[in-house]
Amino acid sequence: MNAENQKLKDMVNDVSNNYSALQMHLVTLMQQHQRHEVNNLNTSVSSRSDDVSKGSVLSSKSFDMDIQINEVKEQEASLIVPRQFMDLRPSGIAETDQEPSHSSSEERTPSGSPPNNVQVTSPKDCLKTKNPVSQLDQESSSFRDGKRTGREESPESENLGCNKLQKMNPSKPIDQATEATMRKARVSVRARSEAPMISDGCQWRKYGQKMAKGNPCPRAYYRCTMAVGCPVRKQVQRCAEDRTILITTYEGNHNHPLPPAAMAMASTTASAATMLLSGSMHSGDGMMNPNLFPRATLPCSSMATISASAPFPTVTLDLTHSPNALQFQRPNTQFHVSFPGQPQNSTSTSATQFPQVFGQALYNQSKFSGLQLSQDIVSSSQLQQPQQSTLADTVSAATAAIANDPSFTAALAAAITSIIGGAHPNSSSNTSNNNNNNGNTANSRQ
DNA sequence: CGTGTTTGACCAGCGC
DNA sequence: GCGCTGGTCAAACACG
Repeated sequence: MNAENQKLKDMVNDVSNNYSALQMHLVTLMQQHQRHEVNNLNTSVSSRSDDVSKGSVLSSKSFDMDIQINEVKEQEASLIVPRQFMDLRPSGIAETDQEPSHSSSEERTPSGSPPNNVQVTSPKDCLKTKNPVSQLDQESSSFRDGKRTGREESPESENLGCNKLQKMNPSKPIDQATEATMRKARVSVRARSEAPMISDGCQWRKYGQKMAKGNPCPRAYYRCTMAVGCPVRKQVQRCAEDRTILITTYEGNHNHPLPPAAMAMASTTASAATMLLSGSMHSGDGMMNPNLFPRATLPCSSMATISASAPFPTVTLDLTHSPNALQFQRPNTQFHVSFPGQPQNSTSTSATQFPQVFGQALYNQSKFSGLQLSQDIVSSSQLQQPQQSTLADTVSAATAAIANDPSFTAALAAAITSIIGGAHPNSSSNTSNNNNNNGNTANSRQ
């Protein structure tokens, strides 16, 4: 990967160098063209000046020519500058407008000698510090921040300019604080299921069980065991009022790669926690971001609530009051989906329904968020061929489609969570507790 | 024997 | 300070 990274950097450097050379050539050509035009104007003016006897007229003509030349230069500059903003190479060409030759020689300098990091403070200087990959790295790493992957995992990076400055900045404590807060944020799912625990693709180890106050059912504590030191934990407890309702509360973000089935939950907790925290910083009461969860007005209004009044800010997705119109029929395919919590399927969602329900829930969730991409995403979820392996593709497609729409991201997260609440009992990665009741049913369905 | 569960003990936070 | 509660630990135990 390092070698490939270096190759890519070299390629980008070559491209940027070629671009600089081309731009220099273009500037030279335009200047030559300019001089040519000025010469023509000079000759015409001089020829016309012969007809004018007064020298003051000649001087005024020359003044007009100077204005024309300046205008041409300005037009030239206006032609060049916008192109520079489209340049992938973040080198400070904007500064090269006045001294193109100087800057191009600078840009051709290989990235062997890193600049003084202390002096790299402004974004402009950051761009000036060359190395086209640095900004791309910056952008990609910040994009990856959502998943918290590999932001600091590139010590081999030679982008000592901006990236290193970022690392030198006191942003790490902020990240740690954010992570600590994210650790506090929780995503709670209420779903009807007779299984002892819903399956979410991860491996869990039970580390405790307590009798909670006011609930005759014990609360079980689970810890993610897919990687050593994974901070993700979850609590499973049955509702005191209705013991068919299973309440699963997730907390934290995984620090390891996840199987496709678990990606959904991971993205859910991360997105929901991010969404929650982004709103909870400014609101201490119950509902936040009413545009995102218009609880009382939309078809899936019973799905999600957000609470910051609890000791930990919590996103609660209540799937036990699913609306009646959850049968999703496409025009050409007689498609029927049982949704978790639906009366005729009040126990659990079968494994083969998993991706279907994902599409269903995503459709509903996006619809209830007033978003338009839902049909495309649902169409991409291979509703007609329910295979669990399509979930990752669906998530990828949906994630890519909604990358620029945070509200839709939240809707996707909630949709995924609603799937997880479906408690499909076929997963072998569950704890051994899940092998008792519905194992036969799960196998036959498989 | 390794892995996971059970369960009582322990600790910290909070309210009175 | 005391008691309650939620969360975690770890030794004992069960199981394949």
